[in-house]
Amino acid sequence: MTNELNRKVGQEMNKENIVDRCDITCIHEDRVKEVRERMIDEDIVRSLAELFKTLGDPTRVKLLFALMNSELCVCDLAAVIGVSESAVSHQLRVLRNQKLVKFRRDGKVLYYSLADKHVEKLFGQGLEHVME
Amino acid sequence: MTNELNRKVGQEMNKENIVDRCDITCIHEDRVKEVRERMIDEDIVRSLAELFKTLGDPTRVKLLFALMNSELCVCDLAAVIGVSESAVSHQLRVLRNQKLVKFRRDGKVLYYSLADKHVEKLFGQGLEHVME
DNA sequence: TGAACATCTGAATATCTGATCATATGTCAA
DNA sequence: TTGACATATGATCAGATATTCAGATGTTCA
Repeated sequence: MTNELNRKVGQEMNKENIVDRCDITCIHEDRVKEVRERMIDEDIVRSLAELFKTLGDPTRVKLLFALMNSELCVCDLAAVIGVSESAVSHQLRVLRNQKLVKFRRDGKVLYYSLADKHVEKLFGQGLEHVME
Repeated sequence: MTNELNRKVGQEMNKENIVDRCDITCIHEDRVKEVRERMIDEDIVRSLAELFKTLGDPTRVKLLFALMNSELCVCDLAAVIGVSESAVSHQLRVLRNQKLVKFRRDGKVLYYSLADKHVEKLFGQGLEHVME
């Protein structure tokens, strides 16, 4: 079932993070208990959500997609996707914080590129879902 | 490079969607032009961003993760992740709109489950990035 | 050094989003 | 049909977010 994921999450699952709310009546107590024990750790949930949220903006999607072809500097990126350089810079910081892009400096120009191959894989998976 | 993605995007790329902004000075005109021509279509960008945005919320991540183990009804889900049933219902609608979950009715109880295997793959990819 | 340039940053603003509450819908069972 | 129950929905509001503008860094080159 979710063996693949469970392997990745491993020991980090944690059932304590979810507060007991006595006012909620569930129908299948046994199943709820079991699912709750397998529940992913709160920190991982947060990281995962933040990653996806970062990918969840048209400007950033375009930035990342543009960087799949070649490394580009800030003003090039601005020209490619048609927004101000300031806006690009702001969004690049967001992408940097999530370690989705990296950059190298050449003189006064910063060349941005994808940090790793994860983005392409994520986009690939996302497109598969979107396009069917 | 991005052959894999380009195959998927196919003919749907579109360079017209991005407005020409004459006030932006780019450094590498040739490269900008090329990247721009390969640029992903605006509609696909939007769909992709919306998909990721949907995945970019802790509550929804928990809902989807919970559903990886077994199908669950609304009140079970509420109990599992510790939020109100109303909140769960609202978020399930968001997930439904993105075709990430489906449901079947059994009497007055609605059993939700994952719509397909994409979520697990996306989570797997996301976790790979987050956990390194 | 100082002007020119590429990029970054902070504040302000308009928009969006998620949780909550109250209420509505729809189903079952008596 | 009526009441009980599971779920859905609409309005509201506080908090988050993206863009813009103005100004600050930091780098190059004369």
